[in-house]
Amino acid sequence: MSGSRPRYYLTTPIYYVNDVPHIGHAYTTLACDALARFMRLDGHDVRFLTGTDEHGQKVANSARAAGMDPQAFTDRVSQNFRDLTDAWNFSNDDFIRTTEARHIRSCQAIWRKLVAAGEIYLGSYAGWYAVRDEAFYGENELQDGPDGKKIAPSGAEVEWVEEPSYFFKLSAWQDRLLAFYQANPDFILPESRRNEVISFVKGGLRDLSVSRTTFKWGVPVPDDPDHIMYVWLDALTNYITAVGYPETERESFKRYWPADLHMVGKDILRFHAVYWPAFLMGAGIDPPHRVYAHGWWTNEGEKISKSLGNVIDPLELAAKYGLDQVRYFLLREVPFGNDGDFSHRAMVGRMTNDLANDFGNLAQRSLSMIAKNCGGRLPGPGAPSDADRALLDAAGDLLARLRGEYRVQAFNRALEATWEVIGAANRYIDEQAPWTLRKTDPARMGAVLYTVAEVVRRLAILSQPVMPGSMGRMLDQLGVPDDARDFAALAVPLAPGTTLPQPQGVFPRYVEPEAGADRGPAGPAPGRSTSH
RNA sequence: GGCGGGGUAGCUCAGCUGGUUAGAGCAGUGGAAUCAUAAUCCACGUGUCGGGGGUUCGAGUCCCUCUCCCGCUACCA
Repeated sequence: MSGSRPRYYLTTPIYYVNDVPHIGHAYTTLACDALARFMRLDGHDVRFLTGTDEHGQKVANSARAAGMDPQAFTDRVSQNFRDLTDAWNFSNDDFIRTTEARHIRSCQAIWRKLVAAGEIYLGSYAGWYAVRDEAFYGENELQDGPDGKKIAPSGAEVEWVEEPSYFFKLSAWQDRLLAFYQANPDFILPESRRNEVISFVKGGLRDLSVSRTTFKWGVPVPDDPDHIMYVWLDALTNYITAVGYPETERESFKRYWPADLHMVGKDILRFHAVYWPAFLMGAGIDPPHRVYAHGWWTNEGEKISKSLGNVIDPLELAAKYGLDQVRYFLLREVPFGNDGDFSHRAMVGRMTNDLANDFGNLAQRSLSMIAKNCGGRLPGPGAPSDADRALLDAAGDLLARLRGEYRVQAFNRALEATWEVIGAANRYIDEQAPWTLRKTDPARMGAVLYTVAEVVRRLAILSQPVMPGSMGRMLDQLGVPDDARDFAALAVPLAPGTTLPQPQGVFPRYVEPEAGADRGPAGPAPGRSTSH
């Protein structure tokens, strides 16, 4: 049954557990969730993966600081991300953790493949290392200290160290990667990011250190227990682990790989667009179809950072404005791919204008008239007039339009297109003036109200990917059964005569808290300490 | 420094391969309507399209130059 449906496999990055979930995590997963829901409603066999990245020295250190063993520690912090998944109504089909047995097995398998292919060799990694920062620095980042020592930007003293390390022969992949980008122009989106990646690769590639010996919290390198696999090879491999690697003959692997989309933040584009396809091709595995690098959010125009103390908590955000309102805002406010600014003013503007006034009120005004003037039963359409047909056609054409936009992750444009139809429906009501028809031509009034209800039905079905909860409630009020809410059901109009429940507003306006009771992530900052 | 992308109405931005009076949303002003969450609908912009020069019958849209902003320029994830 699922065999005949087109498949769609998409992933979020796995989130590093040494951090609590913030708006950036929520945003990435939200974009995937909307896309996953759209594809499911459109008849695709969707596989939507998210998860947590749990290895690395920082995690080991944090665990030690918390007096826990690393596994117990990651068990706990990984849960924060699962909680976000529930709180934001994300519909992922799987949640992978890099500490799971399936993943460790998968990493070691791809490692062996790369070794067998001659893509990995043992060398030594040398560089300026700051013990205090537990990090390497480039020569150009260093400054001369007082006694001839080199000093890192952080002020820490660095020393020249060498450690044995396995390397991936990335340097050999320059031409093949460039050819791959050329042959697959949509592999990296947005286009500006693609240019950056190509420019980077054209500048030449160096071999990549892919193992470490200085700490132990990672996937052991096969046949060399002194080494663990280093971050990116470990982390990126999750995308194939989750569909069954190394069992490449397994149904799930054959069905879902190569992935249709890796959604990532712009900060980790290179790893996904350069290293990952090279790793995969080196191991004889097809690279994914697309990597999309989205932008970042600022808070009230300010860069978000822990030190500024203006980190936005996704749970607080949803509690303050409503989950679907926030989901809508994030996907509507900026052209997807660009950076965006989260401001209270803009959020409330979208809530009020787009959701409460345009869409919510459209449903409410039409459903109220049906409740009051049609005995709470859906009237019949009658013979459609030109105006009826024009509006129904606009709503009917919307699916094709949205497919085009979702296909390229243009969520904002998809929503703009949806709101064009909402605007047309509001104009239609004003022009048809059913409140006048009530006295002069009740049958025509019924036809008008039916037409609006049918258009609202289509709008609600098509808006489910972004606002699943609210649209579910709107469809409830239209008497649409649960099994008639996918895109195939768009072609089956509302049944006249259906008894409808009492209408209730779906999108309340934002009410400012009483003065003095103000709180929340986007509120004015309390006095900031000036101590330094 | 190198490569790339930008500077268009108060704000956020559309404007593809050059061609009718440069557009949208928000904000603002006026009006209509009153079904609806005081929501909706209609009307209203004298914008040096960053500055200057050039190509062209014609440039926001091409070329040169100046200026300002942003991104990338590898092993913290």
